[in-house]
This record gives sequence, C-alpha cells and structure tokens, in this order.
Amino acid sequence: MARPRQFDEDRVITAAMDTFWRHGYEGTSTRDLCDSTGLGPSSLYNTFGGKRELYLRALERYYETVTADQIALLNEPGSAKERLRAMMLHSLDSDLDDTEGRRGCFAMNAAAEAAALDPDVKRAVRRCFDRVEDELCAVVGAGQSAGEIASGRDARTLARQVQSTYYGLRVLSRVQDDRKALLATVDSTLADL
Amino acid sequence: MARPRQFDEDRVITAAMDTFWRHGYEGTSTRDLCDSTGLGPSSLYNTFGGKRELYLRALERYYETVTADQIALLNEPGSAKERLRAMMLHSLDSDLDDTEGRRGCFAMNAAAEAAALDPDVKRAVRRCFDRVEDELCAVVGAGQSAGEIASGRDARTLARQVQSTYYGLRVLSRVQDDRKALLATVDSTLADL
DNA sequence: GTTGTTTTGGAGCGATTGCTTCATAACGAG
DNA sequence: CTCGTTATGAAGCAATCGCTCCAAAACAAC
Repeated sequence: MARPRQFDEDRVITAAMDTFWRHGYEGTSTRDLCDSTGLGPSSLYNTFGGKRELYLRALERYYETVTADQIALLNEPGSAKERLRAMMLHSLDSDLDDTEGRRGCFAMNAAAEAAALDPDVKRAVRRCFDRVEDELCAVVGAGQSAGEIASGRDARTLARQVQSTYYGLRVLSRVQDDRKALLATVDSTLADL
Repeated sequence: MARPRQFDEDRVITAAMDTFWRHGYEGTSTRDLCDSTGLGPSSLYNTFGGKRELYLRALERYYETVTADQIALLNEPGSAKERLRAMMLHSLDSDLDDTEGRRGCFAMNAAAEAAALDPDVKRAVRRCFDRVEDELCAVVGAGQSAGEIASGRDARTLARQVQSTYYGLRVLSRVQDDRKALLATVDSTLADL
C-alpha cells in the first residue's frame, strides 16, 4: 500500500533515550537526535511529532528497560536485604562508571530538569519512582514475613525510607567519587531495617 | 579615573542565580539573563566573562545564601532531632511551594544537569553537599553526647544516612505532592537514630 | 575645561535552534 | 505494468543562540 519504514522504531527510541540521558532535554538538539538515531529530520518528525514527544517516549523506554532491570534485581533469589543491596550496588556502580559517562539516572535527571514545567514529564518520572517504591515495599514485606526485618513498622514507610536513601545516594554519586563511603551508607541503612 | 558601574554586582548575581535555578543552565539564554539582571550583554560579558562563569558565580551565591540558611537552621536552639527535622521540613515545604515555581534545590539540579560534564560545576555542588554533611555530623554528634541519639555508631555514617534520605526526599518531592507521605519518611528516619 | 579610562546600550555577528517543505524513492494493490 | 500512498533525504525556513564590536556616555584626575 505504501513505502515501508527503513528503521526499527524501538532502536530509534533507544538511541534517543541514550542521547537525552547523556545531555538532558535542553542540551540535546534535534540534529543530535538525527545523528544518534540515523534518521533524517523529516522521518523523525513524521514518526514522533517532535523533540518533546520523543523525549516522553524515551522516558517510557527508560521505564521499560532500566526501571524493569531494577525491579528484576529486586526479584532475584536471596534474602530481602541481599536483594535491596544488590539493586543499590548495581545503580551505584553504574553511576560511578566513567566509561559510561556518569550519566546518572535518567528519571532523576528528568525530574530535576523538566518535571516542574511539564506535567507529562512529571507523570512519566513518577511512574518509574512509584514502580520502584511498590517493589521495595514487596521486598520489605517479604523480609518481615521471613523474620529478617523487624515487623514493628509499616512496610510502606520502610520502603519509602529505603527509596529516599537510594535516590539520595544517587544524587551524591554525581559529585562524590568515594565508592566506599557510599557503600557504607547502603550497609548502614540496611542494618537499620 | 573611569566611569563607575551602574549596578550592584551582588544583586545581579542573585538575579542570575534565580534564573538559572528556575530554568537550568541550558534552559537559560543570555537574553534571559540580561532581562532578569537588567544588564545589557556588553556589561554582562565585560563583568563576568560569559554564561558559564556567571553560572558558577550563581552556584557560589547559592552556597553563601541557601546552603548557609540550611546550616543556620541546624544551629537553632533545640534538640538534635528537632534541628534535623526543622531543616528537612523547611526544604520540603520550599520544594512543594507552588508559588515559588517548584524549582527544587539548585545544587541538586546542577548536579543532575552539568556535574558530569563540568568539573567546576561538580566542585561547586560538592562544596554545598559537603558543608551540609559536616554540619549534620556535628548535630548528630551533639545528639549522641546528649544521649538523644544512640552512641553505638559512627556519627559521620549516621550523618550521611540522614543526608542521603534528605536529598532523596527532595528528589521525590519533584514528582510527589503528598506532603504527609514525605513527612512520614522524615519522622521515621529520625526515629531510627 | 581637558584628558584618560571604563561602562553602557544597541546593533548585529556567524552559528545553531526546532521544525517544514518538497521533489523523489520505494513499496503494496490492482 | 500503473496507481496510490507513505517514507526519505536535502535544502532551508524564521527565530534564537552565545557573544562581540563600537560609538557614545560618565565619571576621576588634572
């Protein structure tokens, strides 16, 4: 019926996510996006609508891939605290990896840069955060059932404490290179549970 | 000897800080800066050198004013936990204040946007974070001496835990409007000390 | 007043911004 | 094959980017 597309939409969104992740929304130009995706501007605009729409798609993709990986780590075999530690360690090592360009957490970057201005960005970021919170809650609950974590306090509250510490550490990791110090905070937090 | 300046350098830097704070580095144009400071481009460039230098000056100013206010709150009269709570509450209410534009923490925004790329930005942000950490450590130590906080653990480690939770909450506050939930995490964290 | 020095406002530099236009290409349907 | 439809690449739109240049202006020193 018509000419088919020469590109894989998924790969394009992934490439765009990577570019937005590294340089932020304002720091990424449409030409940067054309270069990283391999698409010409007409294909890019014809398919996605514009820079903002592609940014939102990139945030969705982040949820589907990176956030999903965090959830997966929380569901590996092991005790509750081991699983919490595995997720936090994985993110911290990713944050400190110079070969990856110290790009941090895309959702957190988007929260800092654009969540205040754009309700759609806010919603997309919140989706990532809420998903992590829910899964942390489940892990904490499992730990409580197993007698590994004290049952006195509300699982949701404990999960939010862990989540806050986790995101706070990722903020600190942007300017703090001392892996041991960050790790000590992780272990100290887990010991409190 | 020569024509004197028609503007107050401090006021200009404060105005620039406010603009960068609200819109980020990439989101702020030199014309935005001219508008908010009242300076013409020639005066702005003659005095400060360029956009990047002014951004660094704005981060310095943030340290001198907002970070200093946080430190001051930690040194108000009251118990250690009361002082920790006062600082966190103040920031959270500032983060949630719609009339201020939900601009968050300038240092954290800079960390997310530019710390990975610019070593000078990284240094300026870290200065803010380290100052808070040091003061949190002092407050925790005082709490331990007063018997208010358990003396078993290292004050520095506890301070870092509080700091991480604090920054994590400020991340969450960008997309989470539920003040009560955020507050519950504060109180739960303080109860653990 | 004149001179010397610095600041100021405005025009505008080349480059880049997000995006559009359009002729052409590449297919499926008939 | 022809036709209808969509995708593509290249050129380029007006607007804005960070920044510079320069003549006029405003002072202090003399």
